Amino acid sequence: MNIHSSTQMTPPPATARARTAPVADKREAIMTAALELFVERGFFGTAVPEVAERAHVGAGTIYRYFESKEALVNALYRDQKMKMISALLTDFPASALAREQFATIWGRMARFADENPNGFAFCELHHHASYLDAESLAVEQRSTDLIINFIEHSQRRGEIRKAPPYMLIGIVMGAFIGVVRWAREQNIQMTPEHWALAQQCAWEAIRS
Amino acid sequence: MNIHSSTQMTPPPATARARTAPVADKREAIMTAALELFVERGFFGTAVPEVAERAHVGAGTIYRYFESKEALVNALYRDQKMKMISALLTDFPASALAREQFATIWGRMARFADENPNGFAFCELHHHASYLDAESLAVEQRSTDLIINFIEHSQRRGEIRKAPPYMLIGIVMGAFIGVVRWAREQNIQMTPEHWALAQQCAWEAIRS
Amino acid sequence: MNIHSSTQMTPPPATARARTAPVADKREAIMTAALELFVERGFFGTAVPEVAERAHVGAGTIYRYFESKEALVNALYRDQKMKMISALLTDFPASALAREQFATIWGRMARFADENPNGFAFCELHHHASYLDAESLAVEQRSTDLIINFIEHSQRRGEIRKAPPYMLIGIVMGAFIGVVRWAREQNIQMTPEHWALAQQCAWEAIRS
Amino acid sequence: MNIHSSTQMTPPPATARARTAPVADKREAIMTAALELFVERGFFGTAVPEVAERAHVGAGTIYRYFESKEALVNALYRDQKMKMISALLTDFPASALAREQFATIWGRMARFADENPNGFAFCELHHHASYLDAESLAVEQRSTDLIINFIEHSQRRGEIRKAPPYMLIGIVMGAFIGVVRWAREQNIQMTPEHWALAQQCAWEAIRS
DNA sequence: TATGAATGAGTCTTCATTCAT
DNA sequence: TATGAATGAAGACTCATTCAT
Repeated sequence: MNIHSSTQMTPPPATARARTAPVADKREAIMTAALELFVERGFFGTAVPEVAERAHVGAGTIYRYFESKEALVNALYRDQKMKMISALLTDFPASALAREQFATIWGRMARFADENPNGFAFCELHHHASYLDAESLAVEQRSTDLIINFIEHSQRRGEIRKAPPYMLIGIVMGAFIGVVRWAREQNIQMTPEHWALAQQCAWEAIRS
Repeated sequence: MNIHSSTQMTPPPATARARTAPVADKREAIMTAALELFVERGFFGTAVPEVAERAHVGAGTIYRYFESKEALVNALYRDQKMKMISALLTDFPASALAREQFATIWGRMARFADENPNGFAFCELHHHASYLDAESLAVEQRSTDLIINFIEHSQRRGEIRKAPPYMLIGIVMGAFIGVVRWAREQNIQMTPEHWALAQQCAWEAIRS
Repeated sequence: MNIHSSTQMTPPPATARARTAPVADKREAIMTAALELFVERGFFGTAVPEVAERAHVGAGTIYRYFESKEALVNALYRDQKMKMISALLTDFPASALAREQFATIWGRMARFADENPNGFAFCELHHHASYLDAESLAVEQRSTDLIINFIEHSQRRGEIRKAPPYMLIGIVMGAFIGVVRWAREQNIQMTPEHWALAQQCAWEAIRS
Repeated sequence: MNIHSSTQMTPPPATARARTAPVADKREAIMTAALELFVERGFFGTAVPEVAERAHVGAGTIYRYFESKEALVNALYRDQKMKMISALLTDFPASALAREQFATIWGRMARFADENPNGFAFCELHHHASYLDAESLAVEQRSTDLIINFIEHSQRRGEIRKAPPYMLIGIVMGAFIGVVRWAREQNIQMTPEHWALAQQCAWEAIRS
């Protein structure tokens, strides 16, 4: 076990990097393949050699980039969560009204879920408790804190109803996830109108 | 393979039952142990001998009551879903206003989740696609239909906002599940006040 | 392990025997059921509880009559071999010509195979080496010796060709078994004419 | 499941073969070990890990070469039967007299049984009904047809006695098998003289 | 560096045997 | 005496991981 973030394992030094990024591509290919398979069949239902095959690499190669299957799933989880956080934070309208901020958050999550359905499904539609490590849980916490901040701030301004912030997050995120799950199960493509309607519902749930 | 509902496999008749129900207790113990472990570690993350150990029975004994690990998880799922359906339906105020009906549904689900947290977590917090059989999915559908009926009926009466019923279910159930998950993760005991507050939020989300 | 013939295990003393032979019937039923199943599915392919079920007794009951599954199969083997020996020996025309004695032996084996097809198939069509004990092998030897005696005696009288007696036994018994197997596989009912024809062939093989 | 002859599963290409054939040797070692054990203890009496141990490979390795234990036994059976067919057919004296053809067949089978005693014992001394697949049974049929052809042809020429061909095959093959079994059980090494003698006996059994 | 053949620990499941009733 | 529920050792098979090439 590596002392620091053992699951990061940056690809072997790659003396002559660049050109066609031959090395990073492999890590990327592995993660993409793993993401697809974990969403399709779950963590335990996916065999490492299957990931290797879909990524067009040898089974042993995966272990040059990830210490273990568990390290791989954690790297994947953190990667997706970070992307979501980044999507939420970029140019956040810090001084806007709560209503507008809420619309921004919802819209960005919607865009993320639309553009990266596997990533969203992987992070939110599955239960990961048993194999996520402390670092992954910390990243999860960071993503939660973002919305907590928004809620607490808006509560102080009287724009969101008084209630335990964690409960409100549960309601809002739960509703969002519920909508996505509905669309998946009914095999429906979310339209901007669907998203707007759902957003309105969610806002009504928490507005003061 | 048993012709009828192979996963039921009632324990051997046990003609001379009585006293401490020595036979049914074993089936019960297995189901309880399995429920706990499936919630903790998921279906694939749980080994059958672990279930046996926690239930204080031999590994082989499980197969006297359930044809396979899959039959066990399906029996468990159906059992819990049926209990939830039954809790929802008993003396349902069929002619009340939507607001009151909603409060009834929410309150009964809350009670179910309070009294049977593992059962609820198992049914709603996990994903079950790959190993649930047709019968289990049918039971799931029945439980969904219950709420769909309520929503469509209330929409016709103008008491719930116009929106695809499945989306509203996603929002309401998602919010409910989000609240439960929040309480589990924060290790908070839901109070009647919490439930009432959450219910109010959820109602605002869908009222017309 | 019992010191003497552990596999015999005469039924429990049966203080009040007689009447409807309630005890011996059980041993008989077990052996009949086991014979059928061993022929159908082989020794390893047959589960003890299956034998119990077909014999209409409890699984534990079998162990009151036989020490183990292996003891059961040995008892069965010896039982059938003894029956065959007894069929061969009764009123054997000790002073007849070899040709007639051969016809007698062949005819009695044919009758045995016709009347007790499972018993014959069990003894001759299967390989039993790995689980037969010394006593069973001794009985097998006795049955072989019978025919050896006939062959050696007839050789001395010049009626059967000079050749190692064990080889001739191999040829005659092999031919007999080959005919029975042919009939089973082609699903043909052996007629007296078939038997006579086969007997003639076999006789030609060994006559001097 | 492989589409074509799943039991063939040629070992991974092994592009850089040569020298001591390091790859094919493993498949070979497994088949040899399995052949020995199946002869000693039967198919159901042999555990896969036992085969692995005797072949000096890991238990999992067997499954890289054979889809299942059943696939292994079928591959083995077909392999041996094909070898025997090939031995019988090579340069068969198609226009010779029946007597000479018979001697050829007998002699070649004798040679096969001498050189490959386990292979012969496996194919002929055991019963295989339950786990042989259609392809194996077809190969078995081909091998029977060879001799059937010989018999029918010779019957038409009046050189072999009139009798159901399948019965004659039973007699001849039974006699052959009986001789081999006799030699095995008496632990006798068959000499050319033994074979010639036995052949003479068998011929007398069927000649017209 | 990348590979994939090999491995053996661990999985689900069966079944011979025991023992409380 | 007879039972059959219970058991746990053993079986077939899978798969995360290693290591020789």
